[in-house]
Order: sequence, then C-alpha cells, then structure tokens
Amino acid sequence: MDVTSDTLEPLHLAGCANVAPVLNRVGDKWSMLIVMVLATGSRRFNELKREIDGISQRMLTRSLRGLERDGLVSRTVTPTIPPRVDYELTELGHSLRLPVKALGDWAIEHIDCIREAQKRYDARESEG
Amino acid sequence: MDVTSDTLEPLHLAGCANVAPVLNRVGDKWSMLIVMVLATGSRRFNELKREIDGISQRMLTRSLRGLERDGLVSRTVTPTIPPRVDYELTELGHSLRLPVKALGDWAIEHIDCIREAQKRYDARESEG
DNA sequence: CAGAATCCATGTTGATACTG
DNA sequence: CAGTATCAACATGGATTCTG
Repeated sequence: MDVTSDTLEPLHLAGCANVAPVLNRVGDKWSMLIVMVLATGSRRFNELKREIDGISQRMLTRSLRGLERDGLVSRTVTPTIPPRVDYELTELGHSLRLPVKALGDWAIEHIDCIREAQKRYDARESEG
Repeated sequence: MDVTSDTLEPLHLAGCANVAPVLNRVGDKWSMLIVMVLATGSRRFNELKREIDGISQRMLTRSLRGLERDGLVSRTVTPTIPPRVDYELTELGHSLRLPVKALGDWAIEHIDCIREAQKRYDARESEG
C-alpha cells in the first residue's frame, strides 16, 4: 500500500505511527500557538511570553525545546550580557503552517455546528 | 479582524480559542484513528476494538463518547439480545477527514526530516 | 534576559473486574 | 455484546524560587 496515496482512504497502520507524533505536537496546548506567532517573524524568549497569553515560563521553554528538537524552530543565542536568544521558524516549521491552517479553517467553519452538537448531547445526558 | 481571513497570518486570540478544542481532539491518542477507520464504513464496538491495535475498552468508549458529543460520530443502538451498537461518521465527521489528511500527508512527507532533526538535537544534548 | 530546578494539582491512560 | 466502575500509573501544566 502506498503511504503517499492521495485518496481519502484511512491511513494504514504504519502511516498512523508516523502521523501520531505530529498530531501529538499539533494537539498540545501551546506549540501551535507559538508557531502562529513565530510565523510573523522571529521573537525573543520574553517577547513570546508576553504575546502568548497565559503561558508559563516553564511551558514556553518546554514547548520551544520540543519544537526545536523536531526541527520546526531554530534557536539562536547571542552571548551578550544580558543574553539574547532569538527563535524563528525553520523552513520545515513554515511548511507546517499550511496544513495546520487547513485544520484551523475547518474548526472556525464548523465551530457552531460542534457547539450545537455538544449542547444537544449534554441536554440528552442531563435528562437521561 | 476577520476570523475567516484566508491569509497565512497567525490566528488571532479569539480564533485560537475556537481552534483549541478541535486541535485537542485531533491531537488525542485515539480519536483520529477511530475517524480513519470509520471513514471506510460503520463499525460495531468490538469491530473497532479489534481493528484499532492497542486501544483499551475504556479509551474506545471514552473516545467514541467525545466524538459523538462533538457531532463527528453517530451512535445507533439496536436493542436486540445481545445488544448491537453501530458507529459511523456523520457528515461533519467526514468533512474533517480532508484537513486531517492534509496534516497526515505533511507528517508522512516530512517524517524523515523530523527524525533527523531529533537525532541531531539528541546528539548535541548528550555530548553537551 | 533567559532560563533551570523543584514541588504540586490535575488530567489522561490503562488494567481489572463486573453487568444488563 | 457493549459497556460501567474502580483504582493505580503516568503525563501534563502551573507556581515558585533561584541563577549566570
């Protein structure tokens, strides 16, 4: 079976094993938000922290490390005092924006439909 | 700012709030795997359990409930003895396949690149 | 400024046993 | 067959404190 099949058949199991880690990163709480911000240009650590509302220092560090490890973000240290560290999307990071945007557009397009389904479900739940 | 902007600008904060729950479901361990299987046709509970390697009964139940609540999967009970329950994708569920496939294709296309980046990162880590 | 280290609350997943 | 209930293990996320 061809992994790069462009039909809408389900991904076979080997394919899923490859896709899972990506889905995992995409699905985590902060990574895609960071990618979205870096999509507009490089940022320093505290710039990101200020722009991404609610993220803790710890999670920003961890998420950036994860993105760097996956080759989606590059980290450039300028050893001045105080130190300066710039983060920016790699080419790979930029290429991820398109499929993620497709998903984001889907979400925005169907969010009302989803919320209504949830309301109906919850209503049925609470009544019995 | 228009939520449905089709540029590649970062999603604004309100947009992200809408996208987050979808990313959350897409990113969870089993939901998209279930969607992939159901994409080929409806299944009974234990058929899904057999086809999705490694999923526990509990997680299959929970994932299906989540998908049902979001309106992505429909659940049809036939009250025979033994009971029969069929799951299938709703129209909304089917519409999600395209953007998820885009992401899956991206993953498959770049998995080697990612793995190499991870190796390089881990190598740098371990040496210091 | 850019983090590392620590501790803790919470959420997620899985194994097991039981049920209509 | 298609679940529910319970418990334990682990992962995730956040607050706080400290450092070169």
